[in-house]
Amino acid sequence: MHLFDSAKKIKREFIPLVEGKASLYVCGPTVYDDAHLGHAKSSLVFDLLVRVLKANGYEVIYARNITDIDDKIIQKAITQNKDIKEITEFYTDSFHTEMSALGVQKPNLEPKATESLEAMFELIQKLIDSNHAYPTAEGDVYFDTSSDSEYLSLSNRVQDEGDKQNRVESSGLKKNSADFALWKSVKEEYNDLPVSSDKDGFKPSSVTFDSPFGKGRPGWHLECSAMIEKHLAIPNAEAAVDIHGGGADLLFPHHENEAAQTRCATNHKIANYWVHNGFVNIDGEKMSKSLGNSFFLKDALKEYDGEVLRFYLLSTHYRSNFNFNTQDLELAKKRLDKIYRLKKRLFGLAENRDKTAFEEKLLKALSDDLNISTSLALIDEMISNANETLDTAGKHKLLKRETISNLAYIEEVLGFGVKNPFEYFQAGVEEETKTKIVKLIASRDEAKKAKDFESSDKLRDEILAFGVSIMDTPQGTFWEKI
RNA sequence: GGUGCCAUCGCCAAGUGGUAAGGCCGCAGCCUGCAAAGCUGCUAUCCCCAGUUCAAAUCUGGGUGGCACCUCCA
Repeated sequence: MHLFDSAKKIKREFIPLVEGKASLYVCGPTVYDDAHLGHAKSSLVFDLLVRVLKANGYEVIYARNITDIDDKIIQKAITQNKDIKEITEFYTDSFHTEMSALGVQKPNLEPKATESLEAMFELIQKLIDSNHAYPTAEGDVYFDTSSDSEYLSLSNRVQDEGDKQNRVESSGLKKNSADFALWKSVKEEYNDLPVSSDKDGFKPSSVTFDSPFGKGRPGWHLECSAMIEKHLAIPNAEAAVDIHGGGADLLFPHHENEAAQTRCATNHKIANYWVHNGFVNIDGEKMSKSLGNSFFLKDALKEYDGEVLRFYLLSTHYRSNFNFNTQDLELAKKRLDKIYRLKKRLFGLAENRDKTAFEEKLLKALSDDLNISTSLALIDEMISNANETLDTAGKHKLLKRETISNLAYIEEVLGFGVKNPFEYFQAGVEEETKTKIVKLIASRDEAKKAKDFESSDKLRDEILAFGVSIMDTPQGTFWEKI
């Protein structure tokens, strides 16, 4: 398969470090707030990548971290007068619930920053020993960017001209303005925090950690490098993991700094392939709290089926920026409906697990840097062909079995069509209403048999008043929520 | 200011040198008691200008218009 490597800026063949295996590390959420559509997009993209790697026969090791040490978490704890753990556990749980609603499969590993401190200490020490990092008088430890000749090679940036001047301004704390903290001493931390009126309940001890470098907490960039070394790194390989992923905004500085840390502390680079997903905008504008247009996943899930959101967010190429709006989401739903209608036509029949020509074509498209558009076009074509044959030769057994197999493959590789088709179309309708609808349909069928079309049409109007549509088929009358 | 990305039918969106996929909407038809669903057919020369080439949406140069990142961010 081929992937676009954002470090080399070309699409290239995926060749794993270990034959038959693929390791993937993705930057997960910082658990200080509800997940928004951007988190959903990123998680979905890498969920798809994992599924496609597996479909290509790779044994996949997939890690997605939880950042549970961060300034924003501390701020939230202060403003809400809660313990750090209460905050991080709450948002970790809601993240998991929401990901599950989107059909995102669980990673093999979900390391937390708080559980990886030893690995971070080790990494910092190695960087100090090799003169790539230095402690300051204030107790912080910084990475010396000038000691890494390859610094900025990932994000392809040029060093600022003003850098030398900044050295003077920084009054000896940092050697270079680009240097970033590996360890922040506890003193600096509280200077960074806003003054809060209800600070009394805050427990400072819960956010500082003892380390060989003093009391404090690790820098954000360090967390990922350390967790990768601890959980995924393959001894004596040229890179710690095959693929490192995350949102496009993480390329700089986060991934640049991660790459520098690992490169300087170990004898390997951090990853062979860098995969970055595009941004989610809302109605053409960047989603941000200052613009007041953040779209939280939990709110979207109240209005829309998780699988519809999955289909919509995955329906354009993962590297493109995604412009979220509800009109397009409705269009995506219509496309997903087609999968479910075909599924409904074949409901209850056994599948045939021989690989079909369709499956091969679909996998080929997805293996080309996750070309979702071509994949969806193939799916639509398959659906049309199947419907046409079912219309004309309804008893074609082989075709039915092949189609069911195709649908099962779509479910496995793309996660589309995973629900019971009847439940999918009737989601959100109360049992009482369902019973009424079924009774009215039965009455209408009788009227139709008696060719009393006046009554049957009247009954149909009553049914449609529930906000549903009905369709007569050889298997009987079905209804769907509109 | 620096770095990079993008511009394809009314809307969404593939295609990176060989003569424009797919979905939605629309129109016509088949099916249907009528609908719905499904099926069939129809609908673009690719922002502008110049160049390279036998051949360009695809490459080069210029222009116009969007957007992102530049140490909070998926």
